[in-house]
Amino acid sequence: MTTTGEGIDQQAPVHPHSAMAADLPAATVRRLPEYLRALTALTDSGVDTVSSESLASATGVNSAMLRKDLSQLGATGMRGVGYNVGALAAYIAGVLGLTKDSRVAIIGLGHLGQALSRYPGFSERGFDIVGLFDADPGIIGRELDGLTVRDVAHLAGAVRDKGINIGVIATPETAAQHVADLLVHAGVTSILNFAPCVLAVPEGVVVRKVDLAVELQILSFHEHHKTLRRQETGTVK
Amino acid sequence: MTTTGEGIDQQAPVHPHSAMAADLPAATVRRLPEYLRALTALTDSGVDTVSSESLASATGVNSAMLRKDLSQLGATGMRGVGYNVGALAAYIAGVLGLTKDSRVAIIGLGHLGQALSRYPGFSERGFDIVGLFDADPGIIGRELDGLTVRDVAHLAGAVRDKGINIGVIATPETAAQHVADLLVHAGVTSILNFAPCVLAVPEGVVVRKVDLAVELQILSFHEHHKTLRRQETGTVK
DNA sequence: GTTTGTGAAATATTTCACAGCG
DNA sequence: CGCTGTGAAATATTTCACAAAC
Repeated sequence: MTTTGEGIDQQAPVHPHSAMAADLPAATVRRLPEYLRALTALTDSGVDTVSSESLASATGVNSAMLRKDLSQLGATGMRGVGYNVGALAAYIAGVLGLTKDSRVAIIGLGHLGQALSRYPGFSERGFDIVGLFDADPGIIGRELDGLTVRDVAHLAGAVRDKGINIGVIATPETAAQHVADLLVHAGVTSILNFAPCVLAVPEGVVVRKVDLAVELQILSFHEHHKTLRRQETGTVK
Repeated sequence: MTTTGEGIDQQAPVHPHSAMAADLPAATVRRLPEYLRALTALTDSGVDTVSSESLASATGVNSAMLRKDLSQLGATGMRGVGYNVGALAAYIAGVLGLTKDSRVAIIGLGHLGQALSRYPGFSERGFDIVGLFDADPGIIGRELDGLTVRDVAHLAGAVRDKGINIGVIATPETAAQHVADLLVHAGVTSILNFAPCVLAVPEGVVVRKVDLAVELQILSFHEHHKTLRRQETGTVK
């Protein structure tokens, strides 16, 4: 990666070469959105250059790791100076494919789905929610932020007509696999699953799962363990 | 009531030795809630023995890894047979500290906070939401599922009075650090943060962060990359 | 002087593969 | 036999530490 500086310094290429993004480590990909968020905050406060040290501490990672991540992408800084905030942000956005907005459908508009449909962070970061679907007649027809909840039977048509490329499943567990099948059949290859279950999908379809209770259970583990340690040090020795 | 402690009266020690849980790899801890969920589903469908192979495929992991995870915990199966579903579930619940319910406060009752306050998965898995707090006079006083939203000024008192040990931050980014400071000052050492920012907390306080937009951005990366690959194979060579 | 970019070392995690038990 | 438990190998990820660039 020493060749082709791809100067971020002047005019950042907004479409980095696929070869670079191709085999990015999963751990690196997970951190990119975080870097981007910190860079956006820096832009907003008028900073235009940042060192790996300070960007790293703003995102809670080691500075060497940050530099290695960026160098994997093909992004470069200036020795003795740091990275250009705006150019680096644009570069990372390009790697993440955020230069064109994604069109998102949310399926399941219970409390969680409704909250997601109004979550400002989605549109702020380039995700357009263009379809809401549910199977419950009591919810179908309801209006949420300018969108009408439609019967999930219309999902496939909407995927085609509106170019939906991400499906968010916020249904109960029992309906999740069925909805996933509908999405896959309609040609959607990216799914964000909030239902607490593992989805079976064909190869080529990417599923990411967020289980809110899992996070609490992990906290519980640490809490429990802290308690045990306190008891030990209090009584033993 | 916890969903996890079913009919495992005599077998399996429900309070595994702290020494085992002490230095559990982070990757293992992340998977335990998933194992527990799958085991609970098996219990519900009346299965009482499971092989590492089938439990692994139900949770989307390699069977050798599952066996290694369990052996790290100190949980054992029977060669040629498999694992006892109920006993294993109880054992994992013990390691995660789910044998006693945790008491949770949610701070910030916008759309997301309200959805979290009504999320059935929390109480189902042993997390009692016992306090709701906000700073907005338009929200304070509102009743949600039997709890009244109180002024965040009363947070510290409620932590003491109700034994709150987990704080969930669902405020806008701008308020998140302030709320974290309040929680820490009140003695809470476990925080789940939904605000898109890094929180500074003293050592000993565990923070887990869920950023809903980050997950979409990771999907966007894969989507973008799939597109690039299609273009390459379609045009080059 | 400062800060990047990166080999090399150190850790962590996953997978393989098979001995050994029920 | 089938399935667990686990060393050893293979990968993946993080950190160190320093030469090179500005």
